[in-house]
Amino acid sequence: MGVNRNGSADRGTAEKVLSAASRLFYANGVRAVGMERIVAESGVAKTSVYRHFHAKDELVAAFLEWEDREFWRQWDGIVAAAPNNPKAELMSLLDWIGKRVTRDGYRGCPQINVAAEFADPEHPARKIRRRHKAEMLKRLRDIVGRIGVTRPGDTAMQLGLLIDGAFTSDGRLSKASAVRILQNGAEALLAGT
Amino acid sequence: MGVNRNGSADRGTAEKVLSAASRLFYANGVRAVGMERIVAESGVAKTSVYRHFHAKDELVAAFLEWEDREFWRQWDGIVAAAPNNPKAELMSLLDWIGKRVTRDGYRGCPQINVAAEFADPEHPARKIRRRHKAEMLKRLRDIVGRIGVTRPGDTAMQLGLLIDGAFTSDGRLSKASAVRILQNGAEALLAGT
DNA sequence: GTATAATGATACCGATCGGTAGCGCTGTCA
DNA sequence: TGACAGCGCTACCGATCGGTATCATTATAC
Repeated sequence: MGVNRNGSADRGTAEKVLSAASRLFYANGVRAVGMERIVAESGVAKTSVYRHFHAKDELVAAFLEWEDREFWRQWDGIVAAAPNNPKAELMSLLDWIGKRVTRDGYRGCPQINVAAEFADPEHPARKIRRRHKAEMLKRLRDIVGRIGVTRPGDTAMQLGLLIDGAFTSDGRLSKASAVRILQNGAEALLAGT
Repeated sequence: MGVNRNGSADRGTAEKVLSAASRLFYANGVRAVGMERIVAESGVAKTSVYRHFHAKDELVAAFLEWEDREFWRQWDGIVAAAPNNPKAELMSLLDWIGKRVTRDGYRGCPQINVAAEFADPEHPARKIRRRHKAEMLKRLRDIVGRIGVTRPGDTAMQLGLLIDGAFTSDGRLSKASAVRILQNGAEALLAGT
C-alpha cells in the first residue's frame, strides 16, 4: 500500500498527522492536546510526526492554514452557486453560516479559539487569524460595495461582528432560528443609516 | 500588619491571589499560566494559595465569577447614569462597550476566552460563561422589549451577536469608529424587520 | 503568659510536557 | 543486488505541570 508513487515526499503520512491533530485541536483546544495523543490517534510514529512538522507550533499553524483555505473554498462554492446578485450572494453566505454554527460538534471559529490560547501577537496562530479576519472584512466590504450602501466600511464591519458573534454563540442560536436571525439582521444593517 | 482584625477568614491573602491570577489568566490564558507563577507574582506562599483555592479550577472559576460580577456592576452603573429611556440606555451601554473593547490591553471577553480552553461543557468555566451570556441576552431582551420592536427575541439576539463580535474583534475596531459602528448598527437592527 | 489561627519557606511528589537519539524494517528504483 | 528514503519502535531527555507534606514563624485573643 502507500499513496505515493512519485518521487516527491509522501503526503499520506503528513496528512494523517494533520488530520488527527486538526480534529483533536478543534475538539479540545491546542494546549489540552499533547503530542503523544496526536501520535496515538494518527497512527504515525512520533519520529515521523517530527520529521514532517518540526515543532508543535508548526502543526498548529498548518491546522489554521488548512482551516482558512477550506473556509474560503466553501465560501467560494456558495458564491458560485448563488444568483448573480450581491444581496442574494450575502443571503446565501448567511444561510451557510447559520447552518454551520448550529451543526453538531460545532465548537466555534478555530481561528478565534486557537488565537485566544496564545498571548504573543507574533505567534503564528495570531498572524493567521489576523489575515483570515482581514480577508473576511475585505470580502464583506466588496459585497456591500456592490449592493451600494452609504458607508460600506461600517456596514461590512457590522456584518463581520454579527458573523463573529454567531461563531462564538456556543449553542445560543438554534437550528430553527439561526439563519433567520442572521439574514434579517443583515437586511436591517444594509438598510440602516 | 495584616488587613483583618475580625474573627472571619482573612480576605487579604485570598484577594492577593485572585488579583494576580486574574491578571495573569486574562493576559496569557489559563493553561499558559502555571501555579508557580501565580505564587511568585502574588507574593503568597504556595501552601496558602491552596488553602484558599483547593485547585486551579477553583481559581479559574473565581476569576470568571469576579469578572461576571464586575461586568454587571459596571453595566448597572451605565444604566443608572443614562436618561430614563430604553433607547438612550442601550446607546450608553454601547458607548461603554465600544470604549471597553478598544482600550489598551483589551484582549477579548474573559468568559469567551477561558471557556474556549475547556472542552467539557460541564467545566466550571463553561457553566459560568453560559450563565453570563444568558444574563446578557435577558437584559438585552428587556431593553428592546421596552423600546418596542416586532420580534424582541430576535433583535436581542442580534444585538448580542454584534456585541460578542466586538468582544472578539481583536484590534479590528478602532478607537475612532468603534462606538459609531456599534451604535449605528444597533439603530439599524432596532429599525429592521 | 499561652492557646489559636493563618502564613511562609522549602523540599518534594508522580505525571506529563515538547522534543530527540538510535536502530531496525520495508518498499522503491536503478 | 545494493543504495536509499521513509517509517516505526523504544527509550530517553530536561523541564514543567498541579498539588502536598513538614515545620517554623507570626499575629491576634483571652
